[in-house]
Amino acid sequence: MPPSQTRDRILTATAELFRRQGYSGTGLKAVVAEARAPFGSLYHHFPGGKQQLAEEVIHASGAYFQALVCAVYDEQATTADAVRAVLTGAAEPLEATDYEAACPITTVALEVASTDEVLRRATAEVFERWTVALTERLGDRDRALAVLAALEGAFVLCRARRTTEPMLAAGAMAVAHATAAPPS
Amino acid sequence: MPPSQTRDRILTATAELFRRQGYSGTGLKAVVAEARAPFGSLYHHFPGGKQQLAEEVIHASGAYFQALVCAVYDEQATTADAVRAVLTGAAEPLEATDYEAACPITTVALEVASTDEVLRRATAEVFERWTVALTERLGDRDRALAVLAALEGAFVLCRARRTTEPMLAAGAMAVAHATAAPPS
DNA sequence: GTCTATAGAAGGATAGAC
DNA sequence: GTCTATCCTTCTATAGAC
Repeated sequence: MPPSQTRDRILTATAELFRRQGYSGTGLKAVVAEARAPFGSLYHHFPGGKQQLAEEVIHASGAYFQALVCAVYDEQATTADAVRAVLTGAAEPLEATDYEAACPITTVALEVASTDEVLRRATAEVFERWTVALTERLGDRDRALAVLAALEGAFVLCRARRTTEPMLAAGAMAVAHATAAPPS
Repeated sequence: MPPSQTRDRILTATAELFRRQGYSGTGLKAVVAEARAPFGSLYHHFPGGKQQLAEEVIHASGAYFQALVCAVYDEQATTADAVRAVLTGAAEPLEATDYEAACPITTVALEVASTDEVLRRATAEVFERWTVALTERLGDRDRALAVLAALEGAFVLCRARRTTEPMLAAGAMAVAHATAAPPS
């Protein structure tokens, strides 16, 4: 079937709203308003309702940000420069967009972790794929998890505090950890 | 005024529900049901409604977890043991409680960061106090921010993935970073 | 397939009896 | 101060006209 423009607009609008308001805070009426789509189209394209819509947004956003981060990473020559580019490089767009330019998955992940098993699995799969991609580059799964945790946690602190300070501090730590001598 | 038992039960119940369902996902009817309080009591004790209730929960939970973490930290002899005890020590209760034993602030912080300035400030103040307490102990603000980011981010990954693996990996990184040679 | 209208439940908040 | 009843809005979801 041909890709529906309406369908894509709904997905994009949902990702945008999830990012700012989270899953529970985003109503389907707000979604269709933002997407400039009639309400019926939502259930035509997503018969599974809000859950199906969220599941697709999680996977699509996960793939999008993975590609973005990998592109930034892979254009650097050294591991230190690459990790620094990803973490420190995230600070600038964050500040420029009033601290909204975070990926929508973290907020949703926390909201659904104990309340919706289908969506919890979707967020877990995205995090796993990110971890695998980072592990390939850093050569060690534990380091990949630690760097990813630093990145996610820094996003939380930056958004709440409205400073890039935590991201820069986390970036320094991540660079040091990613380039330290391999674990015995 | 004497501390009201009803008021305290409402605060406790709200913190519990925020932790599992977040701010938007928690209705006031669910709060009074969980607290076994009549609906009117909520607006008697919290005339500011849901926002005031959330603000008090954020500050109370922030103080509670700060005291908890400081107690765990301060009973260790070395910085390495202390940071390890805080991070790695968080893994056990997490697993034992089906990954619900996280503090309720992170989820709420992300939900309100772009939607409610009053609550955003409340979460920012809590994070700042944690940062100050950690800075006193680690002797460096940037390290404190980095360790805190690692802790918060690991909570996200653990809750979504239902493993303690990210917390253990983040703990190792945090210990190494907290005990490394001081920055030039 | 597009779009409107609405059902039925749950949301936050208030009034007022006791 | 305690508790019930209710208001109005918003939520997800569906029915059905076109």
